[in-house]
Amino acid sequence: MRYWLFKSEPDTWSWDNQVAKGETGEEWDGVRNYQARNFMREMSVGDRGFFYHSQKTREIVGIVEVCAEAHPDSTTDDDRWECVDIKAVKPVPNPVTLDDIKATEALSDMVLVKNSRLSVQPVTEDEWALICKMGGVDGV
DNA sequence: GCCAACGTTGGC
DNA sequence: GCCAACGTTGGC
Repeated sequence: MRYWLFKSEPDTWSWDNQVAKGETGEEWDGVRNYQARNFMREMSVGDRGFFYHSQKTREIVGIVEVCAEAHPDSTTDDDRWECVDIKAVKPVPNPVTLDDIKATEALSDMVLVKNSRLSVQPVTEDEWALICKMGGVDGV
């Protein structure tokens, strides 16, 4: 099992939107970046990820699970772009903010800090465990 | 709302 | 194949 981070502007697609989709989940479409696409190709069903709100609030608000492996992005005819489906698993009771992450030495190498523009990112097992602890959520 | 950082595009 | 120009993203 691997861990990831999915970034979204809440004005476009928020955690609440994701929760509303329930067990069915939703395509993580609209990604037009090769690095992000390549990470999605590496994902397996059952992999977990953080759901991060960019821009205004800048915090990890929930945990999601990959429920379909990479497939063509239905929002474009361009066959270069693929996406996975993800479903909401549970909210993070104490959302972990970007400031919190930056203030934590053990998280200073996170992609979120180093390359804030990448919309789909890998998260290490250690980072996953620590952020879950900070957020007051059982990540298992 | 501004601006820096980054990725992509297209001309050469 | 290089590099300048451009568009987009996201933190501040």
